[in-house]
Amino acid sequence: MAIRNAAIAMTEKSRPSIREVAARAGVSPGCVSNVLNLRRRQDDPIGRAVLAAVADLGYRANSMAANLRRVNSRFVGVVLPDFENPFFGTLLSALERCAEASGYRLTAATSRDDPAIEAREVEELLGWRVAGLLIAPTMGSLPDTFASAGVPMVVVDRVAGSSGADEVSVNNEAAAHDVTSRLIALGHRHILIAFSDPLVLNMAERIKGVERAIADTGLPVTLERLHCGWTVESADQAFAAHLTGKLRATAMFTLHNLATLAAYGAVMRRGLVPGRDLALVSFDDSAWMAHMHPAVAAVAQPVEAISKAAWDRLMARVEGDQGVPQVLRIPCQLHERGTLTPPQGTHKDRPEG
Amino acid sequence: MAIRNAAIAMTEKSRPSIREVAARAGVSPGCVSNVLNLRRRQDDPIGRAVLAAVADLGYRANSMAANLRRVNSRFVGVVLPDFENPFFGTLLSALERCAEASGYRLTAATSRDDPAIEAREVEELLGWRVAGLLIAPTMGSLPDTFASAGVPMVVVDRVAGSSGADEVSVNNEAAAHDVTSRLIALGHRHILIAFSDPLVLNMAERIKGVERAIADTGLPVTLERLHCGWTVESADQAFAAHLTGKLRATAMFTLHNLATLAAYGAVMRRGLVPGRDLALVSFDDSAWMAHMHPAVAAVAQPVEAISKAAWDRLMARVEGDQGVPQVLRIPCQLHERGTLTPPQGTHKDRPEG
DNA sequence: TTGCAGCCAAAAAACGTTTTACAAGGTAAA
DNA sequence: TTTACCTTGTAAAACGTTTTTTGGCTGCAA
Repeated sequence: MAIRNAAIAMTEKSRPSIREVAARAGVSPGCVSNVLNLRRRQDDPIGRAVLAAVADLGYRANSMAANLRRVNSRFVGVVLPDFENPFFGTLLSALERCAEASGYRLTAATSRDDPAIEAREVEELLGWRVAGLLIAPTMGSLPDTFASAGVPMVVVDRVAGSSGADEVSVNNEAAAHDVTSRLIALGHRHILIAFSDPLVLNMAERIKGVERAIADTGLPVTLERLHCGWTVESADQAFAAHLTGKLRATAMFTLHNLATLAAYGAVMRRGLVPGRDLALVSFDDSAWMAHMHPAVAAVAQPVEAISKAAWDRLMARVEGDQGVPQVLRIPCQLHERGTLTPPQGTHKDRPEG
Repeated sequence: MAIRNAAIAMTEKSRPSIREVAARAGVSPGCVSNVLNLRRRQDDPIGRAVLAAVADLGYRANSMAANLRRVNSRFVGVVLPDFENPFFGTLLSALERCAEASGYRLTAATSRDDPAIEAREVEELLGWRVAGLLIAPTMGSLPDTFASAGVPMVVVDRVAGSSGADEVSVNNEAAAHDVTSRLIALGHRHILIAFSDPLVLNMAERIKGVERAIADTGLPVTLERLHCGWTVESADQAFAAHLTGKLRATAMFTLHNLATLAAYGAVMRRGLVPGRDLALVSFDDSAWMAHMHPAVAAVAQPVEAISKAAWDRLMARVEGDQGVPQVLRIPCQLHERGTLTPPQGTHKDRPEG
């Protein structure tokens, strides 16, 4: 619509190209490119003339053109299940800072935990000729998409199994083992774990950590399992159904943050206070947990460290690293807060089960 | 199928270009482009031949090249304060779905509430020749960036004042007025409001709504103001300092979600239960609020509606709408939950500070 | 003076599309 | 049959960079 030019005279003027900068500085376009990309010194007469022309004209390189011509683009794609979960939001923020520091631009997409959408998004991103791909895959989806990729790819947060790609995730099993050992040491002998889906390897590892900790102690600890799905609604229902009967567990270990939310509400609705009437520990910290009273103890996933490790790995691949796929496990940190308590009712009002 | 395996084995095998597709289908590159962009029918011999060649070769258009050549790109930029706040995460998710439905791609950046970073990000996005810009501006920053833009721009969520750009935000004043009226009608005569920064127009409107509601009733209502900053830490400190003295307010109206979090924790640490010992209403709903017991009443900002309105506005501008800037106000929804209660035990069981 | 590197900027090619210009063929009206 | 118009596909130009090639110049050694 050329009408726009007439309507908004001043602003709509198309931005100057590198040719105009070159003309004004009295040099060739290639020379301008070299100055701006630091392939030529900026502090001599020609360099200064170029920079002056750039400033005068308000020039900014067209990144589309630059990335089209460049051998390897400076654009990377991120595919996450969703942005509403603050964990992924924080991850995206951290990755953005990494990208910025390396001179890359990020484009993010959500898979909504649907392998079909995920595959479509990956294809779409490949169409943008991304230099690399960071992905938190939905279960079982990676091998396919990876095979067709041909571009560096790093799996973040979720354990993808034998995918052949680099992986950066947290040490789920060790963290769960640690928490469980602590609970047992505090005197708990009946523990309830709540998880989303045991088929997701992430969850499987956490469950395994719990089981191994119990086995390691050799004590008679009863483990109760509550499968509570992916959404907070399904978790609500699971807890509501489960808590109708007699509550035998003295400690709850919720293996993801939505389960924690559901557990907290369900427990309080039953008139119990986490940290007073039973212990509660969450895998995956959230802002609200630190602000309850008592505050909810939680295993924090070090998002910053995860992002940095994933980004470094991707950059290494982008720069040509052909080594075997690496699996990096970042240790978690347990925030010991008010709800990490010994069993309280044991002597008084809670008959041993 | 794969002619290109002969190249360097381990590294990148470049994807087929439109020329190769054209050659295989026995037509010209321009014709392929026309078929793929629906400027030519796909269900005749030539169309089918092109689609077959595309499928055989696994061709996917290079979006960089396409957007370089295209008169108007299909790429839009989003600038938000952060992604860690679930409100913005949800907003981004919703916008992504809008973009997908319109055949656009989104690239998101965070300003971290810093006008300098914001300006830099906007410039960067202009370098990508985005078709439009969606932005939740930091305070007072918009006029500058907008002046230099020359590309359609829609302000989301935050009220930017007389910026000259389209705006989509919620009806802050009406919602705050409504909540306050309800509290007064319930019998409250001493209300505490907590807000981040009265200079941010969003906050100013909410405060104004509260004040107007009080004035409208004509009753002697005491309004206490607590300025608690942008972070949850600063809000914590503000509440901690404020709650050392005697608590006179019977109702708290927290004007953004971090203030609510701080308020909830501070109140409970003092041994009070929101909804039993005092009323609590939050502007800005969060997942955790619905799961407390009693659940925290909150004004929900309809993210879906905001996103849709903002996207539609942007698309209208992109397609050439030259009308005067519009300001769209989306109504909020009050979730009446357990903490929206009349004043109780006003002077009975309230411990002194 | 010649010859050979080494440097540096100009010129030209390339990236992979979309768009424009043009020519060929077909159809309808004169 | 001719003219004008419409359709359709090819050829070529264009988008704005980066990269490669070319060629002029300088300095140094022979």
